Amino acid sequence: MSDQHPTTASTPTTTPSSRVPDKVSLDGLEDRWDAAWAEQRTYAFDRSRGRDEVYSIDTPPPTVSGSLHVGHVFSYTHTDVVARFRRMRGAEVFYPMGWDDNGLPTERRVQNYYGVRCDPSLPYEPGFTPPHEGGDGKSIKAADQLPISRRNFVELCERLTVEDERQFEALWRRLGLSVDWSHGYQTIDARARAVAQRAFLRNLERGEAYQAEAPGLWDVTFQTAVAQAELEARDYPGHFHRVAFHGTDGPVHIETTRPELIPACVALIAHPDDERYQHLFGTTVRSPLFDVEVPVLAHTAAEPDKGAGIAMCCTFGDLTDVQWWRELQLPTRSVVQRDGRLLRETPEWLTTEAGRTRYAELAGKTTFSARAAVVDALRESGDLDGEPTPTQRKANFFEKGDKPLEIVTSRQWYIRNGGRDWDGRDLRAELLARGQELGFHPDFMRVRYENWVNGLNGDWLISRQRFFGVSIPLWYPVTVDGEVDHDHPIVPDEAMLPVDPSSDVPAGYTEDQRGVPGGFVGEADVMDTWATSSLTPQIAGGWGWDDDLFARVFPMDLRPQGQDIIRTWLFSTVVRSHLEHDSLPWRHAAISGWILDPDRKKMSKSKGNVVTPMGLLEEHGSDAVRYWAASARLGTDAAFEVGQMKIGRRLAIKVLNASKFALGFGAGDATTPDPAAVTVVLDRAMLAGLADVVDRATEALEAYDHTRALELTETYFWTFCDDYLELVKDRAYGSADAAPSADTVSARTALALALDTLLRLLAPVLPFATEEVWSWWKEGSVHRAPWPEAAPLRAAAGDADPAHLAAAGRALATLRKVKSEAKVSMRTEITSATLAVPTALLPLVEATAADVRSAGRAYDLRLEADPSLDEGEEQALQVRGAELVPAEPKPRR
RNA sequence: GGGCGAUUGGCUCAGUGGUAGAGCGCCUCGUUCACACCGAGGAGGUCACUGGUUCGAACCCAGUAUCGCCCACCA
Repeated sequence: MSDQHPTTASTPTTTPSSRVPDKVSLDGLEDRWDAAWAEQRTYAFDRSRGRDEVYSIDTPPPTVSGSLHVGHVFSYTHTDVVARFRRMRGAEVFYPMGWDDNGLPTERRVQNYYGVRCDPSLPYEPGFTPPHEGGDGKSIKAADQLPISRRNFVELCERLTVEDERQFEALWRRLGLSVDWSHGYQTIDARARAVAQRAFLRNLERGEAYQAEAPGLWDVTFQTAVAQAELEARDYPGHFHRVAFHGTDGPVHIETTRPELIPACVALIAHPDDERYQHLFGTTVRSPLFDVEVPVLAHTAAEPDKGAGIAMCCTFGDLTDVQWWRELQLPTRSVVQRDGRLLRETPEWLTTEAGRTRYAELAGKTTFSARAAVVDALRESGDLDGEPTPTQRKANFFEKGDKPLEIVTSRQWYIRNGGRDWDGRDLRAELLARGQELGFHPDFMRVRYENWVNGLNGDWLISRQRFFGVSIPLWYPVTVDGEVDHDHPIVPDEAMLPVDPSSDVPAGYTEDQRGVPGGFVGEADVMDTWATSSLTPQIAGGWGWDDDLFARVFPMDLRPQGQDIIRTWLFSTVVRSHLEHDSLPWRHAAISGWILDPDRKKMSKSKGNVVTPMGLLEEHGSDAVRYWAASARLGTDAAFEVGQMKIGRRLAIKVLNASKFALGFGAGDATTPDPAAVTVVLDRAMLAGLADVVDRATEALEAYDHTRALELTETYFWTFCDDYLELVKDRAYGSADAAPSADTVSARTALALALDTLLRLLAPVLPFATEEVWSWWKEGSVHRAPWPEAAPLRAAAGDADPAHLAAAGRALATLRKVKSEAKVSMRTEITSATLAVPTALLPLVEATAADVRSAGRAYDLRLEADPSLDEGEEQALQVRGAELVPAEPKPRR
């Protein structure tokens, strides 16, 4: 091919242009460059840099027991674009990746994969081999699962997650995330456990963590307490039952969806202003079937227009019951146990023979079968007024559970989060102020934070009755009477962390004192997964074990995440940082939107429409998929659209081909292009326009608006290819015989400057294609090259107006249109024609006429101003009297 | 019930006060000496609706409708 660009044919074979391949392709770029970046440590974090030189990112650690989906690829690409931009802008980017392998999903997966379950009462068995390896993913019945110790169970969790994490890393590398893989962490690893325990102990010391025995939301399937943030309200079918309580003056009807709780009834409650019930306040009624005497009370939380206007208050049917129970000092008569079944013993508050007999029939039943039994009994006794009427109600569910939550009383640990009063300190206001301080992108996402904080109705429940998690690092003394003294927890020294209270022994005790009078017991509960996840800036930054690093990266610059976890992850992280460091955990939060199906529904596995990310990357190429992701603004839901990936692929291929073309002129041969060599007005106009693009794209990226930057750059790149390259190619080729003229050198120099700039502008979105081109003619990685600046381009452009390029482009398009309408090839020569130009445009076209004539193959084109064209809205140019070389007769197929 | 966002050509989306834009798709044509994973040209929209402010509204204000999401709602 070298005979097509003679000026480079005579140059030595080591010139950059000779490094351009004959045939370019995107295939294989991902593997090749991923390996090269790893080998050259292109994205390694230089920890000698100070905090003011660092840009640190608190990357969301994906849940490894799940699978990555298209939404992850989407949002992680947004983060990577920011990381690459900041790195090129000169910041030392701290961009670690963690894995969230803590918590229930992993536990469940291990149970099914290995056929085991955790029984914390069992001793550790060294060298344990699980009964199954690589279960088929289907649920194994609890009865068929082998019980093993907590430590064995945790070991299996760790074994399984290592394999998952390997696959996740492979995907991220393929996607081109510029992560420094030497700074990884797992939310269950020893350092993360130590950080989580240390932070908890400090919360405890400052009075921010406390325990309380209280009614709370409880999942009967997982048998664990659940926090407000983990709730999900779902539609749940039920029935209204109109039930008669027995008053002295006749029946009092209430309506309930949960008749099985009648034995737990402690009062009937109506609004104090409700005329219908005035005469009953202060009296008592007797419950149907169980014949328990309960008072009729007034409380403003009762709503006259709901149901019968008078409610049955049970311990506990819902959160309003809890409120009444607390504020009206009602007795506790719980019948629902932690396993979701009714008490097996007949409660002592059922005193009549008939009532006790009725209850015995319900004892041990699930709430569902107890309800059916109660309804039958009510119907039989005549206390059911009419038949139950179906209703759709909302019930609270644990987000991972499938049965409605019950409310049971238990001892739990809490961290203050502003949801409850705290000794005159207004933590809620402090956290709202932090929300104001944080830069949300887009800004309106702050409202979700504020809504959540304002809607909190309790402190953060962090204890969970599970096994695979970070232990609450406490023991309790056992009195000589054998009672566990929860009020005086035994605290480990921070140097001991992490500890497992079920196998480690507190200072001053020996293992044989475990569980015996005068000895100790370990806290059995683990912390909520968010109690660890809320500390990712501290975990990734090395808080407590690498404080030098921590000082260089904290508070971090950016938290990227989804809008769905503002109330959980973002908020809880702000809480921990505020309490521990009296600061925000990061300055900015970049919130990505959802990926939606073409039919505008959120993509979900159940719909069977999930595309595997790796398959997507393999099919379209990583740059193409990144382009699709980067085309969507932060906070905006985006359609899953293969078409957009194809456009991205086309752009990446165009980058390769246009670069190859420009470099083929010898544009890249000069080590340092001399801006002073750019003398032709068209070349200078192109650079002037590019300088504007650099300014505007930079401004957009600084404002976390990557789509705007991409759009600006992409649009200019296509103008560069379609118009500028076409206009200058004859001039850039130069003459085969002579040394390059000044005009030729001008074109080549401008091409070099433009290509250099455009590659750097596109590098954050298309890291593979741009790196490939960069390697043809530059040293080092484009991803470590400085972000382009407008000033050098303006210096080369002088006072040239970008309008020159626009005018020349329009003149060329007008000539093309003539050929298109004449249905001839674009290569057809226009032997004679006049181009009529609006008056204002004439000087611009004249100044670029040589390139226009050349590119349009209209070597004798005459130019004239035509004032009549000035009037039109389009300011259209017109070709008049065109004579074309007759087209060759086309052979019919 | 409260809140947030969206509604622009067939599709996906830009455009935040000054005469409607892009890409895809479509139509017509061309082309293989950067690029068939191609190029050129063209058609196509009363900017959801109703009022208002303004010389002028896709854009600002008020209201309505539809869609999505968050929160509250278990009698």
